[in-house]
Amino acid sequence: MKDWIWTRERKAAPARETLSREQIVAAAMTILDTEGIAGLSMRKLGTKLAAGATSLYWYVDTKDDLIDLLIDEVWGEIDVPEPELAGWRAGALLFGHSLRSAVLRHPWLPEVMYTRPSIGPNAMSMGSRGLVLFGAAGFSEHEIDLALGSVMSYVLGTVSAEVATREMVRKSGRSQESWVSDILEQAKVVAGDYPEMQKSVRRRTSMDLDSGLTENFVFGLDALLDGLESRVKK
Amino acid sequence: MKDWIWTRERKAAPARETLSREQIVAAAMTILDTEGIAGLSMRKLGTKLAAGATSLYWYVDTKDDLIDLLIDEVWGEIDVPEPELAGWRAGALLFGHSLRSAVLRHPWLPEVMYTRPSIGPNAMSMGSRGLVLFGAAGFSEHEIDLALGSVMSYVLGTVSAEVATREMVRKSGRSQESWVSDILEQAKVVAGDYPEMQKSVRRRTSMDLDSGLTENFVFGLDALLDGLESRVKK
DNA sequence: TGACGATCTCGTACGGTGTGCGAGTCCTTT
DNA sequence: AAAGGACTCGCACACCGTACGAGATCGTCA
Repeated sequence: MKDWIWTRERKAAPARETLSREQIVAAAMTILDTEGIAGLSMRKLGTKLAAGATSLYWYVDTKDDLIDLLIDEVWGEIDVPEPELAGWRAGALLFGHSLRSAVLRHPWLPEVMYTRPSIGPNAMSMGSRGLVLFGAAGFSEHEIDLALGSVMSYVLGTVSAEVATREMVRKSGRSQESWVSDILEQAKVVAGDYPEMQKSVRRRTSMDLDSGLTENFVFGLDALLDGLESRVKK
Repeated sequence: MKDWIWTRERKAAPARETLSREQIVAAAMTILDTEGIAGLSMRKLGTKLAAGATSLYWYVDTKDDLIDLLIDEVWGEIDVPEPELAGWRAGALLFGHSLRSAVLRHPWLPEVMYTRPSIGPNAMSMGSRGLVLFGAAGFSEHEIDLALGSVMSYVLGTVSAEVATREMVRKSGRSQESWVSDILEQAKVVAGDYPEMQKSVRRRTSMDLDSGLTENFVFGLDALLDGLESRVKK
């Protein structure tokens, strides 16, 4: 059995000024947030910490392990309200928004999240609090798992798509408007024969990207919560 | 403006027996489906086609462009029923299942899907047919976009998570049961203090992975469609 | 004080990656 | 026969993750 990063601790206090896992994680996080996954290499991270690239391997077995730590760091930013505060429905809404904004702050997450299990301490804490929240809604035990999973999947799916378009704008290095109109022009060429698509595209261009994405998110989340609410056993 | 792959065509009939974009895409697809994204390199793909790696660059500008083609290929496998056949609700359910099973057939998709815009011809066709289907439900024009987007995000989010666990089992090279129990044992160590998590974990282990994942998918999709249905303007 | 072992750093090297470039080969058209 | 387009591909470059082992620095104990 592999020994996981989560259960490996520093043996004793460092003898002298050294690197630390926290330091490495923090530096890697700022690289990821500003340059994306493709911008993170061990050599670059080493340089940023004024250290040799391979020094990092004392604190982390592989780059993938480092990314596991970074992902769990994000889960740690999400807050899941206690059900006593405002009840399940409002709590779930808040949870959804918190999850969304965390991913928007760390847009590299969707690209890596689906390639590894999330079993770090923060993921566990978040999951546990989510179960408590959804448990208060009156679902059966089994439905608690299903409902929480649905909401998380919806939120992560929506925000992944959202982040994808935001990131593509950013990477293009151009203004939102100019990028959108470029893509849409292209889409028009390819989709000339699809009038519904053209109409939808025209609808979208007529509104602000930011507020459109937010509205999209809220609309679906509300609908999903409606559907879940009606499943609570009376 | 970048010239997109979608609008670049072969000028004339090939002079002699040559490679072709279709051939390359097909070979790359089987590599992706069997070995995943990490298994696809231009050199390996070249070898598979009995060609030099750099020969491929005649047909495709970059590896990313090739992946764009592959993604659009997947969108081409999804069928979106006409609303006349069974109405919106049944059609949306069918669409969801079709989307899910396509991703299950091509488990590499979530890892790359969120890094680029889907504006290929098949994506356009799928989107257009989706709009037609949801248009028949009685939504306002604006709500059509929102509702379709929500369903797609939910389905892709759910199936991405699903594929992630399935792939991790596969890559571990061990039996489903042994992998699951390993992960759960680890989770237990990390999450000792979270009784709700432990209970949830125990619930999950007591059931078949396959049917559990399917039930999860259907439960949330049904709830979402319920919520959407109640939003149709009367 | 001196020696030992643990902790930590890092230069070098290996085998991989995507792909730019330019030379070379084939086939059609004039 | 000559020209020119269509296509193939070997070489080279810069970059990647990381295994390995030599070295540096420390606390501890004889």
